[in-house]
Amino acid sequence: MKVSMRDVANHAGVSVATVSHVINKTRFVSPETTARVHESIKQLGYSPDAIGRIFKTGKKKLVGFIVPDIANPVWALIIEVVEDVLAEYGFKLIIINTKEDSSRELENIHLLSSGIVDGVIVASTLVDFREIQAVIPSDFPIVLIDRTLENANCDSVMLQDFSAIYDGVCRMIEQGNKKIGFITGLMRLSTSRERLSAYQKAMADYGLTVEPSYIQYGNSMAKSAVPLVRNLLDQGCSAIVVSNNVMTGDILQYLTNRGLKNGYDVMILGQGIEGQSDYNLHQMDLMIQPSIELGQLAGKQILERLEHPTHPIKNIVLTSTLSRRIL
Amino acid sequence: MKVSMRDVANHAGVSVATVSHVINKTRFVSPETTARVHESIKQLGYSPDAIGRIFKTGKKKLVGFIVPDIANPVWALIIEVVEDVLAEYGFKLIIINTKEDSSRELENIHLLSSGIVDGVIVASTLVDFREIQAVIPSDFPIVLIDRTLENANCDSVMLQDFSAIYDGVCRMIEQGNKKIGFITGLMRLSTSRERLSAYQKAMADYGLTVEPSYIQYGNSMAKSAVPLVRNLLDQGCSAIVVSNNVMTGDILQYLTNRGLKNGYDVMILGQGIEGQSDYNLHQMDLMIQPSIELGQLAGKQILERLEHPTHPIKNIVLTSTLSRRIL
DNA sequence: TCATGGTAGTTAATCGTTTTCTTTATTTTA
DNA sequence: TAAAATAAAGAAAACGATTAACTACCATGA
Repeated sequence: MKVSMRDVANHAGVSVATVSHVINKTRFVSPETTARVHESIKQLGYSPDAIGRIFKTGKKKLVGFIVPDIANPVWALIIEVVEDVLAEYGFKLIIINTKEDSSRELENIHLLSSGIVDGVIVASTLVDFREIQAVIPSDFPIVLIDRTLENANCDSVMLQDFSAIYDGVCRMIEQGNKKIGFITGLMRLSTSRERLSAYQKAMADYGLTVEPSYIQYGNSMAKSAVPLVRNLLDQGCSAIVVSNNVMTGDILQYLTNRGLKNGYDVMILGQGIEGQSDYNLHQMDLMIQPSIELGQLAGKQILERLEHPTHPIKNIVLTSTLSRRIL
Repeated sequence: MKVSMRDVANHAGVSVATVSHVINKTRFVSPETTARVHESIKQLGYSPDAIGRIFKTGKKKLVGFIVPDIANPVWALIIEVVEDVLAEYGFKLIIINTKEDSSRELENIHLLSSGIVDGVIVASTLVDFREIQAVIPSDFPIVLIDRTLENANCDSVMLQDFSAIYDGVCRMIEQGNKKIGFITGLMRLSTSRERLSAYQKAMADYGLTVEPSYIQYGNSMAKSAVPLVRNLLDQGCSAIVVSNNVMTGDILQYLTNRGLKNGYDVMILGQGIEGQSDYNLHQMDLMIQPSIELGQLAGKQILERLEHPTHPIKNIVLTSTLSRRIL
């Protein structure tokens, strides 16, 4: 059924070694023999078995990317960036979508790390790095992206959202908003917690009280963030901070539908996506993450780690910016 | 460095066979031996090498999904659906993003088909199936999704958009539109051609002429479809058919920015995504593809093909619907 | 006592490549 | 012309797991 190198060798009347060398051009083989081998390859329809090769060489030129939510455009963007970086070096990217499900993440990290890929980039939905460590070989190359974990001792490329959110909230306050609501992301994620604390600090710095009900716990995987906004509006909030891009889009749409104009009836500080103009029409303040650079650095970092397994660990932090509407 | 089954066997003072049987529970091993083996596994930090196993057994429980554009939400949706179907049967999904690039597609199909996965689902950006056939083993399981290819002789799950577009255009005409523009997708794709011909047939059936300039050639990967709409509007088109969802979103946003109200100033027939409400606010006619069912059927089909390699080829066609605004 | 059967484990072949070490044939050199 | 050098290709051992075939041991019953 399946044709192997052995079959080709027999057919061409040479040894498997010669066939291998012809295929990989790894030593001189006379033109006649080469031709004969190629002819046999074509006739038999042979194509080398990647698994056999990987098994022998251990070299895969394959990187895994564990993504929490492929349907979120910001991840789609980062995937593309990472792909481009890897492609430059002849590496391919395998994408795994975890849907923010911890066990799915661990299962897949385990699978990939057990020989399928050379290394992985992980946007983790976990809390503690040791959960990952428990399922991978001790020296397996891994780069965390976007979200930190407790006890992480591996390369990472992170985002610092604190100051962007902080500045944004200050601006809201300075424009007279007192009741400011906050819609969180998944609270187990470092990013969500950082953003919340920026909001809390800004409020505290201006001496404003944060009623517990001002904080609405959401997550980007939920069907809708609308009930959360509605709740905040009902409480009389005049401004709302939204912790991630998916919910931002959801909420803006809700406001439009309800006939509320952002910036007049209510003020929203949300999260935008680099290079995307969808939100232009709302003329609003947005926190913009340097996603492109994030992806580029993560791609470069995993390659560097593969190249130099023993180099010291590198932790990179990028800073998000507040893009301001002129009003 | 890397610890293999052999090391575990030595450490535990048993044979590799016994270790294998302990790990896979593939036959009875005495409790004491089992314990000793487990102890050694823990002490040495052993974890079985997936490649070694795959190499030997040939069983991977891995399916590849070649997607043209991961940033397009409709593909993200389909990916999730396919994942769910496969997960039910213990299969995992590896996603490859081709960005509508033919050579990327072929490279990756070749890679995956050469032993990495059991089979692939492909939303191809190619024209002729023989291009694929040239890079895969003759009996490699493959399911085409969404887009047909010439000379395709493999399973497929396709969409029939013709009638939805046709009906939509007829409706536009019946409402008095005479100059109707059409913005195409990538013309090498079967889907784009089908949609264009539906438009042309509707126009012809009503005796309306289609100026060549009414047809603007776009593609979902382009930065923007705005110049194309602008061109059509400048020509005095009162209605425009948009061939895919990405451009539809792009164009609606442009119209909003420009202060044009869809349905009053100009009439757009675009493509929507199942279960997504983004377009509700525009209250417009939309062609809606049964993407969820599409994904489910593709997932089931590849599994069935893996189970029964010799069953006859199956070609499924689903029909898109025209979702109508009440006006 | 010895065939019988069951139990717990070992041996060794195997999957498809790569690659090191040899071998054989041919040419060059002294 | 024999020895040395070179050229071309072959033989065989890995890589890490699975698994069919086999062995050693012990208990049982006639």
